[in-house]
Amino acid sequence: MSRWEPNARGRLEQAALELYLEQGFDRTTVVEIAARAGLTERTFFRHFADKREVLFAGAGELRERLVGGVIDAPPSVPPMEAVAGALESLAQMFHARRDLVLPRHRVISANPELQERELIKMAGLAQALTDARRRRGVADPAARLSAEAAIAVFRVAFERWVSGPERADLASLVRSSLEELRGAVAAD
Amino acid sequence: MSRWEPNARGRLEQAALELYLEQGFDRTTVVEIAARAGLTERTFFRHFADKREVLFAGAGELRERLVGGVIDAPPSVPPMEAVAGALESLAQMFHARRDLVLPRHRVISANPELQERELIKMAGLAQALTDARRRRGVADPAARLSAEAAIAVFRVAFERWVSGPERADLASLVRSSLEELRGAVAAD
DNA sequence: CCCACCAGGGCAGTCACTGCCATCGGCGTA
DNA sequence: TACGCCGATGGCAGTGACTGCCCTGGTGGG
Repeated sequence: MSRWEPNARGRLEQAALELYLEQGFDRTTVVEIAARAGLTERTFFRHFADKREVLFAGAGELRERLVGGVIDAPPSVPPMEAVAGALESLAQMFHARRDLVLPRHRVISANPELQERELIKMAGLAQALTDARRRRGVADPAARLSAEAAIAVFRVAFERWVSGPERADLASLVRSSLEELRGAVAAD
Repeated sequence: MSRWEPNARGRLEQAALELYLEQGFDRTTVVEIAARAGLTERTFFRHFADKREVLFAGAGELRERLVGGVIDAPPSVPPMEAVAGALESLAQMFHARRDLVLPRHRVISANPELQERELIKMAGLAQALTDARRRRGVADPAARLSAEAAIAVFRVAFERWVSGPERADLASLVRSSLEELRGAVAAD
């Protein structure tokens, strides 16, 4: 039998989400989170850089999935189609974890500091997507711009998904948002 | 003669920018900033919500200019063209204040916390632009998406401007970035 | 001349975050 | 079996951002 309970990191993530939901982000102290996880404040900061980061542990996996979706697409698929496919792959991931994703989104949308962190994570996704598109042979300003546009599409679709009726499908919201963007951006 | 030197707020802004440039953002304390401005820490926090906000005092004016550019455009101008015009108006503003804009950008790009703040300010611009576009009769998901796209265009153009050769013109970089986006986003 | 009104100062307190050192089971190695 | 290193956690003191509360002293209107 080991000296400590396993999965300290996971316990911290769960405790934090619970407390942020119960009391709000800024009425929750790191000491409280650590205590609920059976740990100390010092240990919290060994696992997470700060009090916000504990809500963004899945960001790395998200990025891998997004980049993988673009890189692994067969070469016959046109670039923008590859991006659309990768976004839909993300959509499936979100749908599968809606029990985590939805409360987490409630917490974030209640707090500007958390929104800031969310935005920089999104920017990181856009950067990764830009690199992936470059490796698929897209030239530079276009790679960056379409990556940013893709992330915006996903964000808008996500918000429509969250605030809309229960039976909406995120993947098809992504599709239709992309079409909306194409229409809106075209020279009027 | 008044009890205090005038323009405390402006002095704080200048002192902060100088110190952030000299020592870096996180090696600078609020006490130092206030001291250089001939004030105290307590007064700093009466003018600015936090240590980052002091770099973003111009955000309100930026938003007004952007929104104004869209609202005031004659009705004959197609919506996306009005947005392009508003972005170019911002570009002129940036060019006129390049002596402030460029060092400020150096400070921000050296620090992730400041980048977070910058991103949420950009998101605020996108929100304001969305509202403005709605008032110009653009339907909802399209208004939001084209506003986000427009902000992305401006951001990319700005980075090209900053990192490119001295004689580049921001307004034309905005124009060409918008064209790039149109091409990249179109169904391939 | 008086007073309400600002803009700013002083001060103590909370909390996020860090550096440094201590602890002690597990596990490889002699 | 004994030794000793490693790795996850704890303890603790310190810094600095930010806040609430009260105080001060010119200024301008009545």
